[in-house]
Amino acid sequence: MGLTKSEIFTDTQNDIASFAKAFAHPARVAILQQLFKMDSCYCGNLVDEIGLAQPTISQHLKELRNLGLIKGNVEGTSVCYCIDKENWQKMKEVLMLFLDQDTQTKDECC
Amino acid sequence: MGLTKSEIFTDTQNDIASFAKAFAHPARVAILQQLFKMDSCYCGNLVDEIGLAQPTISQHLKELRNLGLIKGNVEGTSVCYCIDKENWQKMKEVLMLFLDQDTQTKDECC
DNA sequence: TTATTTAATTGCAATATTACGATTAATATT
DNA sequence: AATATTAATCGTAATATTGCAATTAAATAA
Repeated sequence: MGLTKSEIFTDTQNDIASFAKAFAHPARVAILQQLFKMDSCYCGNLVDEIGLAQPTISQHLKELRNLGLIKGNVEGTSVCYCIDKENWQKMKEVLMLFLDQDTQTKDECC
Repeated sequence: MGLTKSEIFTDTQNDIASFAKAFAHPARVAILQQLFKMDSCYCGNLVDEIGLAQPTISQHLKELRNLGLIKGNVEGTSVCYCIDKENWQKMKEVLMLFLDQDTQTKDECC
């Protein structure tokens, strides 16, 4: 079918999945790393750095923007992108809690 | 095209994306949470707990197994699944390093 | 006004993912 | 041996994702 039955899962489970989906493609990982590394974070820079076409990068940026992980600032014909630190922190809290489950449990069952 | 150009990305970027993909579906998030919560982690329990068909759960389990995050132990006709703590820890290190990037950088550019 | 530059959008092709019915495989039970 | 139980696999349908050429939109420069 190809359609996730999101209604049978909790909000938290869907949130974790949504955030994880942001990192589930190496291009988006690369984009985020660049945004953390660079001071100048123009869209064109990302196209140059990462070897993908401009529409492809633009599409990935849109997904990250929709999730709230980045924000874009229009400067003339250019757009300067950067990490939305506040939302990044929120996302981190949700994911960390999930990743840290192993510290709160005893030993293996099998 | 629908085909990720993994060859243009670094191993780390591809690793992060692969791990994130494991959590990029609420069913797999739910499975992992159950495995952490339960002592008895039989495949049938997961089918009952999560409202998806047995082949669907089996398929999700396979993906988690291929990534090394869980391991299954055959007990008669049943299979007992549990978290592979060692690999979970390794995965955590990779993802944490990525998520913690915000602590290592200065303020926003825009 | 007419380029030029930069990035978003549209349209489309190809591959990936999700889900499940039907079947199969393997073990246990009668 | 025949049946029951449990989970994997196969096949298939439907939706999602990835990628890019072509185009559009918006602002700047000539």
